[in-house]
Amino acid sequence: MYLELRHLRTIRAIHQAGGLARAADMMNMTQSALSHQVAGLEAQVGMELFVRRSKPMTLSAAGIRMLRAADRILPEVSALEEEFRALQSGKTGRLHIAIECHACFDWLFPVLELFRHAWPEVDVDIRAGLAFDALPALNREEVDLVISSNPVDLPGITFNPLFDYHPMFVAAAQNPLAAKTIITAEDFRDQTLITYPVTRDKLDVFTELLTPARVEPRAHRPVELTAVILMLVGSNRGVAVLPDWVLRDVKTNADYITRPLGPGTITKRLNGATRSEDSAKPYIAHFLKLAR
Amino acid sequence: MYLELRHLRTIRAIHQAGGLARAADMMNMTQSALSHQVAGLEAQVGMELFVRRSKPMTLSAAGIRMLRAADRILPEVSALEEEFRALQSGKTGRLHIAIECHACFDWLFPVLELFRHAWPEVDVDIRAGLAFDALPALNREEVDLVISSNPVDLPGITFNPLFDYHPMFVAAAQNPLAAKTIITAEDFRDQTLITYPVTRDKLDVFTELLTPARVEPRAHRPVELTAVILMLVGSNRGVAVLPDWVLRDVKTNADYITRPLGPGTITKRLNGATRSEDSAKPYIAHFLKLAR
DNA sequence: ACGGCTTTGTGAAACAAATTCATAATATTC
DNA sequence: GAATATTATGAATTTGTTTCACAAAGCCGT
Repeated sequence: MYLELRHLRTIRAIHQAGGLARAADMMNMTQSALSHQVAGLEAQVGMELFVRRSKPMTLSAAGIRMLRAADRILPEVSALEEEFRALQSGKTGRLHIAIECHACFDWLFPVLELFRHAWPEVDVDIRAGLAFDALPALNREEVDLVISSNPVDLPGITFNPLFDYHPMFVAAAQNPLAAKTIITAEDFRDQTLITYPVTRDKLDVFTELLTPARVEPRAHRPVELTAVILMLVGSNRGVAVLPDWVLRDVKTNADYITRPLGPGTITKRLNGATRSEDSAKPYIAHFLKLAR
Repeated sequence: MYLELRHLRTIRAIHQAGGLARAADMMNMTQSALSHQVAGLEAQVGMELFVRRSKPMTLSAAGIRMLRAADRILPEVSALEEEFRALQSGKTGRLHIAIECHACFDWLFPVLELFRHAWPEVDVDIRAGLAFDALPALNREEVDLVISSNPVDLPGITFNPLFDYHPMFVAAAQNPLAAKTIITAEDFRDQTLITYPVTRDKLDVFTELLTPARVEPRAHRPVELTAVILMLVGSNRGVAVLPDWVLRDVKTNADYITRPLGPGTITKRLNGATRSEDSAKPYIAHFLKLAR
């Protein structure tokens, strides 16, 4: 037995129209086509679905059972079709975000709150802790947006600039380095450096400062959460380098000092990487505007 | 957009099989056919359902949405197909019974209880109070069995004999007719006759006795329920004629007297009328056996 | 990086299925 | 019982699906 939706639609139409001829009209086909189709369906299920003894043909007991099923199934199919119409028009979609930069939680959450209200139909999610490289996941369509500060040239991937930031040094007020106005690579030699638990090529301190200068801090301690990093720094258990926006609150706190890194000003740019074909989608574009 | 189950089955198969080629095997068709079909489906919904950048092709975000729908819809279709296989094998079906004879409730209920346990899948119902003639409803497939004592020759209808019964006269013990051993038509002339509220041609008293003898009772009172009829008879507000099986309990009750009708013994036969093609169905046959 | 393997896409041809046309058969109605 | 309405049937047509043969492209091991 090989049912198709066509059959269910036919059963329902004949019932609604109260006869085969009217149903054929309703479905924009000839009465003959429907007659053939019904005959074929009845052969499939091996029994009569309609009572033909009276003239406008009506459903038999078996036909009524099939109608019940059609009334359950067809609305679901309509919903699916409606869903895809919405997908096509761009009113709905998926925005699964991968963040390479740990500190991005801080600004991302408020942005997502705004976004959620503007696009309630879009399926939003954040995937942190990606062990793997996030950018290839874009191509595999496992995620739809990657927050990244290292634009690389990949085919089919567009890096949409969001905003610039400066990696800033932060230490306890009682730390000897508080005396300096600019922190250089050498200053880290006798410090415990606290960072997020990711590889060095994803940490601005290393890529922009320590690795080029071939300087190794005295110790390196990985810590998961921003709040914990600041706590440890505050009690002078180590120093850290964090994006300036994270340190906005800390700047006015007497327990901490924040200093620019040097010698030259280090500026980094955050990007929202998307599949190139996606960056025009209305909800993606709107998210990028919100993030800026 | 015109979805068919074929499309949902394909989406699911490709996902399950983990690739188009394996899915084609699974569905007993060529890889090429599936490729064409997917291309057609994607054109229909106006977007890519699969990610082709990596080689065993995988579902895109939109494809995943369609898969979710398929996982909801296809099991329902399978259930429907299963239902029809059961219908065909005769393990399930519909048994909607119309009773022309009011008193039949008495024996029908216990029989249906037995039946329900033997055929739990069959959809059982009783339609009493049919204003219209029940037998034509058989042909319209509004009901599947009619309990009737008046077999008529109708094309496509089979009358299956159930059992014989005798219409019996019942009255209060203090009724003057208690003195007689056999009740004849003339005896009704000065009695109030209590019957079910149906036309005279469905009442044994009239068809078998009063109408042939052209006798009219003093009064005729229609009453719906058997228990109420017996109550009224017990308080000598009238007399009644009921099938013998209804009077089994009353026979041993000192308040009532029951008498055969005469002069000759009147015997009637109850039939279970079905559509001829149905009487072979296993559950119908079993019901008839139970009723006998 | 290269060839072999696997997987998917493409176009023409073959095939199958659905639909139409024309008309017959069958109920229903007045 | 004629007129009307409804459904069935068969051949022809159209449409859609599947196959075949091969091309293109990604994957994998050396």
